[in-house]
Amino acid sequence: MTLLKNPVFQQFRKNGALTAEEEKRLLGLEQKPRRVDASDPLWHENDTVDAFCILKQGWAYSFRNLDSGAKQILKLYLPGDIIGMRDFGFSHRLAGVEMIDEGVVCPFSHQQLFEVMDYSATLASGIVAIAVRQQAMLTERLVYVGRHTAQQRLAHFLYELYLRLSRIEAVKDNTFSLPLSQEQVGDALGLSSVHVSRTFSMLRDEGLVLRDRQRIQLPDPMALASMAEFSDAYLDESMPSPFLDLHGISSRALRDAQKA
Amino acid sequence: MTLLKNPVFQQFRKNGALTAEEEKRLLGLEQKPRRVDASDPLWHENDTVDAFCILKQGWAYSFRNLDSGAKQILKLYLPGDIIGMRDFGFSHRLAGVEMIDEGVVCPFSHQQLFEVMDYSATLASGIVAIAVRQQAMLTERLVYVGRHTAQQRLAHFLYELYLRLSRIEAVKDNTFSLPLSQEQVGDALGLSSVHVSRTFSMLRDEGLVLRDRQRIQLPDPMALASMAEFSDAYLDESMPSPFLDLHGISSRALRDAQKA
DNA sequence: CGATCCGTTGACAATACTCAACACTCGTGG
DNA sequence: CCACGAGTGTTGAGTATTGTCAACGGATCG
Repeated sequence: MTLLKNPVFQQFRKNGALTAEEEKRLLGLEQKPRRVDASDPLWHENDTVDAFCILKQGWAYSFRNLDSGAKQILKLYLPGDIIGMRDFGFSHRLAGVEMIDEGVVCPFSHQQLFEVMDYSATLASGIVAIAVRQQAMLTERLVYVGRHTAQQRLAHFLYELYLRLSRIEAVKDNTFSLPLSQEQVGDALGLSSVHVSRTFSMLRDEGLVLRDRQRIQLPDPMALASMAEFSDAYLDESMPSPFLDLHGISSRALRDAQKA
Repeated sequence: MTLLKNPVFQQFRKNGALTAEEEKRLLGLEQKPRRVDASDPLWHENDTVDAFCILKQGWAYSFRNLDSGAKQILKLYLPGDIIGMRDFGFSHRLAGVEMIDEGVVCPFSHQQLFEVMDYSATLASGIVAIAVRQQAMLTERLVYVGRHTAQQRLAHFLYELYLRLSRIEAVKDNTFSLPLSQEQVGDALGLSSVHVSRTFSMLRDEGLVLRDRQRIQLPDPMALASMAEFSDAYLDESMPSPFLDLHGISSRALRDAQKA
């Protein structure tokens, strides 16, 4: 899995919006693959921001620990995601990031990111679009954590994962792998692990979610989406047309050139 | 109130990172002021994304309406904020935006935004930084809506506003104006309006929050922050040093010029 | 085999919601 | 100037949802 396979850049490529050189530059961010074990931290809250990562294999999540001992999981990162863009523009990490299962990450520096974004407005807007979409998922979670029942929260969470995993071909027969413990699911949804267990049982009794260890099967995804009041607008990976042809607007380039 | 007074750009200016021309470009986004009444929508969910706004006067908020009739308020916009950056990179609005009280906004187009961001990497990073900070506040709300009691949620909400308003000189004698109804406060915090009322009473009885109509006074802001487990890292408006001297990195400009 | 982690289930407690009644403010129109 | 109504906030009573604590069973792994 590579950044080029990220649904956003897939869409760029489908529209012929990426040059060969741009694709090469993107791949240049993935030159230092590093193996990481389950539970390995990529960084801690309050660390200095110096690097970002592309997640090649495995799952990761960002989180905040609270004084009370509770934990809130913020984002789930899947293969092809960029990790750490949330901290772009801050001096220190606002959240820690840990691997869930084992995997591979490719760290790259602030400097490298600037260079890629500066090289091409298309790449810059693609990277920003990926970051914006990650934030949109988090925003959506605020909506359902704030306003939905435990059943709807869990249903929404699972259906969102189902869609994200479908897009990277990680769903077969409506079945996918969920490497999170029920306590971790609770930390993402603002529920206790006990209540997550009960809620899974309810969804099973309603025939909406079958689960065997880490295998999750959704016999009727549409029914699940409907009970969660799921609206998929926020997962739309299509970019508005002005973004798909940015080569024209380089007034900065021209101006700087005239100055030089 | 103007975009130049936004804490992020204030910090740029303090560091001499903005040229006269850059300041002029920023002000160019504020050329079409429009008066808006209380409750006026700026746009609705699912509208086509065509414009953004700078909020000159008054308060606004973005929100999502749920099928159940409930509403979740996402962001609160104060004077000097940019509205709509959340939808940057999407074709359609993910949330509606409405004015809270009457005010003045300056709409500007996608095209204008591209031009400003393309003119200068400094301006681009400043605008991105403002958007990232807005998102950080929303993320923080997920943390406390997911994991805190009603008292802590309200305390956190009020203390965050207290800090934001302090920075735009809208707090006097620990007192500020809160033009939101208790139902709206509840819609932001995932609480019913009845419970917001009770929670205000509790905070009053503990001497942490005095309220008279829309006037809010915090007799002991530190005590309030402490009970809310408030950590102000996410409100830090300082930019990491690489952002404060971006004039050096314009390889894209040079390359494009050579090509031309 | 023993230890640990994870999930399940039961009993009970706490937090927050709903419904309802009422008070207060403010603007509008008689 | 008063009456009315809409909107907002307060308080009480009862309910619902979710959390906490605890005990137990099954899986995994050394």
